[in-house]
Amino acid sequence: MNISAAAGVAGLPVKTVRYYSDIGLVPAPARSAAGYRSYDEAAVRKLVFVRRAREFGFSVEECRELLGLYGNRHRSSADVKRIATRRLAEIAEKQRELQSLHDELAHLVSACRGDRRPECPILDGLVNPAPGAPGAWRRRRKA
Amino acid sequence: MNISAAAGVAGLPVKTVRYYSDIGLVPAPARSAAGYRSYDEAAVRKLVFVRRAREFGFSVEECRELLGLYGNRHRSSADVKRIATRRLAEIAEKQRELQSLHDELAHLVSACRGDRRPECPILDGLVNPAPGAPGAWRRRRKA
DNA sequence: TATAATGTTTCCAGTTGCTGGAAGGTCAAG
DNA sequence: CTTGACCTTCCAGCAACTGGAAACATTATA
Repeated sequence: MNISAAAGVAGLPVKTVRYYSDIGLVPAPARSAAGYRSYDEAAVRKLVFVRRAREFGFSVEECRELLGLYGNRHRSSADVKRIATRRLAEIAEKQRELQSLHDELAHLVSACRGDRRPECPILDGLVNPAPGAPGAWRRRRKA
Repeated sequence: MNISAAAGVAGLPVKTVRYYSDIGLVPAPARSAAGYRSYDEAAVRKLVFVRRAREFGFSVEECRELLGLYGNRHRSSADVKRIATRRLAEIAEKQRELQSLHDELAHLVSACRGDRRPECPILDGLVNPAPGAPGAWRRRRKA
């Protein structure tokens, strides 16, 4: 299987498949006499695995870790669960953030007449944060 | 006001403040005799504006656009509302994505015993997408 | 007043996860 | 034999910063 066939089956762009072996996320595939990459079923399965894991928002490094567990007969499901649970918490956190963002922005948008006049509660709201608005309390940050 | 004071008030890292004038997002500040950047109230207000807009998820380019409207006496609130409404739709879309991600991952996590044995529905679910799961239908993509 | 600590400047490089493009080799069809 | 679709490598760039080096300025302390 040449790279474009493998990429097609895995649902990834060819460039990305090449990239994944460049960075050693998936093992370097066999090469044909002319130097073409050649993918077998196991290799394609790993590509699918990575695509799915990336869609779930796992970082490439997390994918590397998961892929290591994926191919490990002596893995414990606890190891996997730990990683997935952490990711789940991140997702939940992001959801909360998005929710408060959405609420505040929706409030500003609904307060704006959206006509040809210059008065605009959205701009006002951006420069004068409402109490409790994101960033209204913080004076410094590092991370 | 030196850069660190301005950054402190605006709630931004010093590096970021410098970066914002490097890319021309905020106007180049005045300089002291020794070449130190000097920020007045108006400049700080713009920094706050940008920080808040970034926190709302507006891209730097959108911030540029909003900042142009912010300083424009002849702006129409409709222009602002258009940008903010688009952003609001993006937030809502992201929320939907996160929700389905969360649901599927939570399902996999809850199905995993998380013990010392290798059987793991999470890994299985990553390589064998459930019907209707993200990516189960797509064979190609570009954007 | 000397010196040390902190603040500021510029510039360059690295981050994450790809994506685009150029220059060139390969392969199957017509 | 040529065309066109593949494939290869390498290099550059995207967003939006962040880190660090080298050098100058200001300020605090001894």
